[in-house]
Amino acid sequence: MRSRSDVLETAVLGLLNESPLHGYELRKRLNLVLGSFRAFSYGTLYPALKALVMRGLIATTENDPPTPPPRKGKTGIPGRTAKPKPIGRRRVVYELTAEGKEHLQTVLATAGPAAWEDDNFDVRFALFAQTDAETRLRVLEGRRTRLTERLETFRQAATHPRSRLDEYALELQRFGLERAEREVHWLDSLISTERGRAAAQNRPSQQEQTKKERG
Amino acid sequence: MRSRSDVLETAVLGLLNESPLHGYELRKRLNLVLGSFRAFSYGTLYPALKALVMRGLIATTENDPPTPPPRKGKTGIPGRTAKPKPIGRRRVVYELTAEGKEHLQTVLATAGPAAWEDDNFDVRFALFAQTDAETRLRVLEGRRTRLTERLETFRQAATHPRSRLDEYALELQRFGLERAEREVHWLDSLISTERGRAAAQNRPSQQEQTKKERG
DNA sequence: GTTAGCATGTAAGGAGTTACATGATTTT
DNA sequence: AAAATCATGTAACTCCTTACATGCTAAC
Repeated sequence: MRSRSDVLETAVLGLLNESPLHGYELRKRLNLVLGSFRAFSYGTLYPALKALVMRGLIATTENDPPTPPPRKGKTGIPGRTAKPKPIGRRRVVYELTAEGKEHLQTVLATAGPAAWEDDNFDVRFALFAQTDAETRLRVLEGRRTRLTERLETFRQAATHPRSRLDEYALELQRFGLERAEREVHWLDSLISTERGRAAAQNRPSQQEQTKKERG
Repeated sequence: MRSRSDVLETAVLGLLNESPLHGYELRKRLNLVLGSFRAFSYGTLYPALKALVMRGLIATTENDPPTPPPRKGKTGIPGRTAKPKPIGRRRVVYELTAEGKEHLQTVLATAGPAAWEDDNFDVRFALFAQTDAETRLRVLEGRRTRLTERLETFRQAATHPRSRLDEYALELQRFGLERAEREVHWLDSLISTERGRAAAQNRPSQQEQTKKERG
């Protein structure tokens, strides 16, 4: 039983499933994809990669040709250079093993609290392109339920004020509530989009099919 | 030099400055005031209180009369009860020391990155009622600058896409940007409110003052 | 009388950061 | 020649959570 917060693990496996990468590049992609929500340092990433290798989910491919990039200008004096081309410095490229792919599929197929709690939702969403439509829908709905529950709790705390909050604390609260409400709206629109897709997929009946054939 | 993330410390001092409290109650208030942004467990709070006591910033007032609450019904058979009223269980009440008050004032008077970075901003804002107007304004402005900087970086990453993001990763990014933009708007309205107040305070000229005297 | 909530604490450990250490390559 | 950026890693430390341990008090 893994600890519920495998954010980094899932993110790494997800990105490596798109294409093999070395650590440095992986980190940049990670922090781009997870965006403003989360950022990891090398001190976190490298040990995590090590652990994944030890668990057999990813493997290293040492020193691939480090892409002698299509240079402009003097592309590298041809002939007589002495050194036997020591081009490219050490780079450890990681890719998924078969086991890793399998594990990732299992993770991406689960639609439980582990998928929609605060910590994990962002990563799971970022990897939706690799997730099947039904799971996407269930994760979105789970997240929505979770958020509305929380909104309910907070609204009750606001109407039943067991201890008065001052002006600024209240404003902070109000802003937090509004933010959560916006996320619910966002989820609503995503959910309806997904439902539309699911419907279109389940009903590629006469018309659709003939259209496709003609197109 | 304290580590930059004294969120809990600041929050505790701020709440205790409003009124002395015992740990259990303190935690509830903490998680109410910091709202959806942050929540602390007892395993965090109690050791932190211990540390603050050791640093001389707060002091314990053992076993104050534990508020025999105004009961309905049989309020407690009067006369002949044997036990010498062992009412009220152990409760450790904390309050600020003079040193603690001083320290809090110093903290609340600083308007640097430590006040407006993600981690700290919420707490500092929640304690704005105890912060002077000028500092409030500078903290809000600092936060605003910080956020717009970040927005700039992200927008550039979006227009200069060094690596294509798929549909869902893009949508996540878009949502994150929108959220940050909303926070900027929120800050704008807060800033203009604060400026209004500062102006009103700097110019409590004839009319204002006579009003006050009459009120 | 037993469940739920009040109340205080400790121990172990997870998750991540910062700072350090090292060095190659590219750009200015 | 210097500065920036690429690239990989480790060690120490911080912050916080979970799970445990304990016991009171109120309500049903």
